[in-house]
Amino acid sequence: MRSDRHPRAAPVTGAGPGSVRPGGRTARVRDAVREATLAELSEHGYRELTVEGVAARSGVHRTTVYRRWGGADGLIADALARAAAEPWPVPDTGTLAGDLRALARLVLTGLTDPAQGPLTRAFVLAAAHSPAAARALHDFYARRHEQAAAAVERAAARGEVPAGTDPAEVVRAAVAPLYHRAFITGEPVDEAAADRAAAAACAAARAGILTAPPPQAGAPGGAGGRAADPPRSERRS
Amino acid sequence: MRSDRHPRAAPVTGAGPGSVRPGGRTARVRDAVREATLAELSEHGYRELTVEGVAARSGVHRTTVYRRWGGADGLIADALARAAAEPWPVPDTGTLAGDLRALARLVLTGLTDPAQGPLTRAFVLAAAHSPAAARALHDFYARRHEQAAAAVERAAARGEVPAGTDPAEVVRAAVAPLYHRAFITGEPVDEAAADRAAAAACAAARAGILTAPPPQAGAPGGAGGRAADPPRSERRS
DNA sequence: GCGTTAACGCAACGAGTGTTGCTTTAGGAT
DNA sequence: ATCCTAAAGCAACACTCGTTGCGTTAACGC
Repeated sequence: MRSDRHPRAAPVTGAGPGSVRPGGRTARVRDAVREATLAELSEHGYRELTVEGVAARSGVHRTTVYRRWGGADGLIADALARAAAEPWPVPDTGTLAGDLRALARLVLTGLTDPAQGPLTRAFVLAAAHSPAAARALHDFYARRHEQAAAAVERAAARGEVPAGTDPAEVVRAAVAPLYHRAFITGEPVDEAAADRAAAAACAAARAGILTAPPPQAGAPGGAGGRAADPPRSERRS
Repeated sequence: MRSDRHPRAAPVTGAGPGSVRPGGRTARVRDAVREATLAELSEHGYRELTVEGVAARSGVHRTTVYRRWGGADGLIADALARAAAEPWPVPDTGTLAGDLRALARLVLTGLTDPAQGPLTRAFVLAAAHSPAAARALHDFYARRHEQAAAAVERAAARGEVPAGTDPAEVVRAAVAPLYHRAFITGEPVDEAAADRAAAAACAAARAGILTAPPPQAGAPGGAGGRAADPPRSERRS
């Protein structure tokens, strides 16, 4: 057990700019902790991210970290929320194939880069553990898919893919195999894999497979929708 | 920290049939612990899987579990190895599209079924934590892809897909979006998603995108291959 | 400047996890 | 039936994590 049973939810977690006393020391502490969190995460990964370690590195007392962030998961959720705010350099190469390939390589970098890889990994693991991190990660990818959708929409405008193609679905198809390799099967994640996934997504989109699901007309045999996902793991207490 | 720094690696972990003293009590203890592990995993998930819980449920002493399995991760690795040994009912519907759809629905069930879902989830999380579990999960999916490859090979024999199509890659494309939804973005995993992923994989395979990578002819700009994957997380000690 | 009070630092506690040395049990061989 | 020894049980320990009550610091308003 890492940070279960927290009686009082961390106040505002991030102690954002709307806080009661945003000035001087508070801000200094917040920045120090945030920086230390990223550093620890990059160096040791999620498993070894400990409140004590972050506190020691940042020069802030353990208690303060627990009170403001509520534990290790809160630290990661905060880091994730900040990461989601940063814009994503969605490529524009002129063709859907080119855009998807560049997109897949962007993801590839995010998974294999010595600096970003551990962070990505840590975020995913944290999401599987804490509902707060899960929400943050969901929002993070929602924003990214939203930005990447532009590439598909351009392709649709050019007539490269049929109207009604679901941008998010295309993006997912292009990047999912990479995550699958990295997190599920533990297979190598390399440029060849990225390029093939992008090309496959492009072909499927072109074939008109990746259209938006019918808005209301429920799929006959379909389950009611989500089955066991967003509130990731449950607690007993 | 869950089960780090184990001075001596657990002897043979599973105490397989080749053990020194496979008879009576030892076997009884092993089965009781294994059963308890699966039950605890299904009920509480990976996060709440504690050696103490398994010991209590199985009626075996904590110390015994620690000595034979080395901790919670070892329990999961053992469970995974056993799961990998079980055959997978790969469908044979007569068409690649049908086979892939059935395959994707199989995976869908594995992710959303109240009994299997928590197990799948637990396995993936464990793999991200412990190298032993990572290896076990890798082998698990290697076996499954191996079995599923038959469906693609049948399709190739029928001429549905070009020769040289990589079966594992087709299977991956068909199921990856589901895992992606479940573990990465936290989006709903339903039959519509499964069917679309299968159809997309089928279309890509038909288009000749998912061919086996050139055996030796290194992809020019390609990285040396694997980058930061199989030995999942490192320890400091 | 000066007072108020939110936020931080400190020390100690409680709980749970993993470890270790020793004793006891029972499988397998003589 | 008896002995030998691998494996399981037992008790106590050490360590880390998260929590709590209280004293101290320093932003912010006047």
